Amino acid sequence: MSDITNARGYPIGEMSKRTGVNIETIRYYERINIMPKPDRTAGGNRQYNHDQLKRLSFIKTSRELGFSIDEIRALLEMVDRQDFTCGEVYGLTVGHLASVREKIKGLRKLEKALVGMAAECSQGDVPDCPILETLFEPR
Amino acid sequence: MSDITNARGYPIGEMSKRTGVNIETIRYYERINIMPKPDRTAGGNRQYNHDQLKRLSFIKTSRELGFSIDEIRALLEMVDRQDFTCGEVYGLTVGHLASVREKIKGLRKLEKALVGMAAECSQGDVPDCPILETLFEPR
DNA sequence: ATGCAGTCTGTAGCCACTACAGAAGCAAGA
DNA sequence: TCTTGCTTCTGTAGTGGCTACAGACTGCAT
Repeated sequence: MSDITNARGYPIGEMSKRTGVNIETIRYYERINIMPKPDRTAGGNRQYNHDQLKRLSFIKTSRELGFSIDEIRALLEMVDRQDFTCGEVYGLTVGHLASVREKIKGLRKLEKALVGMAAECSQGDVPDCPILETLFEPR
Repeated sequence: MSDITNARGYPIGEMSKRTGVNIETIRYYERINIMPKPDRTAGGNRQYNHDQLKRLSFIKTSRELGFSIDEIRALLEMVDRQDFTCGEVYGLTVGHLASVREKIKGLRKLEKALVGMAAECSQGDVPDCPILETLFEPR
């Protein structure tokens, strides 16, 4: 019965279920200091509170948006110190957006090249292949 | 003067210059068995031949096209055994193309989300930020 | 009391490199 | 021949962001 409330704290498995972050990853986040060291039970098991749950889902969302751990660390530091401006956060976000766009550009080029190569291929059973020939061409 | 010919063989630095593959990476490729162990000079320095140069540039081109080392290993094994069909190579290429397209799709989604977040931001000096609010939202 | 799921620490592995340290090789000029 | 200075050598460890163990312990329900 007894549903878990923040009075009792969340064990690590509950944190994992609620955020979708792997247990091992949560401990990893603690080790690299983007999650705080939580309270422990008498026996030594981690007990998280609601703020820590929010923090973990912030990290999760940010990771899904492709922010690096260092970028997230920067965001969290601003939050922790409360001395950020919206402009700073905007800068970080727009910088990240630019790098996402770069990646898309690169992948599109790549897609084009692969499509071109595949188009020339007869798919036949003969051991003679324009794809391999392309790959063997210098430059 | 004396330009390097395949009679003499290429030292590793020459291989690096010609293919654009980092020296350390060339040795790494040898260690993981996608490049063969080359001849050595009396003193123990590597001496590559022209075939090995071609192979390395094949690897380089394939990496630039985003093939994983394991995919390249598969391609090279086919080439080495000469028992490949064009259809097999085509399959590998098209499979890779599909994964590239998946990546592009993911990144586009991400781009959209970032643009949406950034658009709501005033960029002002006030410590109140819709981007952070979005990141803190559950789910 | 017992059983079993959950959690603990610590370490090693993943991919594809990259970056050293410290020693040795090599080619050209004096 | 010797020196100078670049290149190469081996071996190991680090990168990012986790993931996967092993082997021991905790916690909770029956």
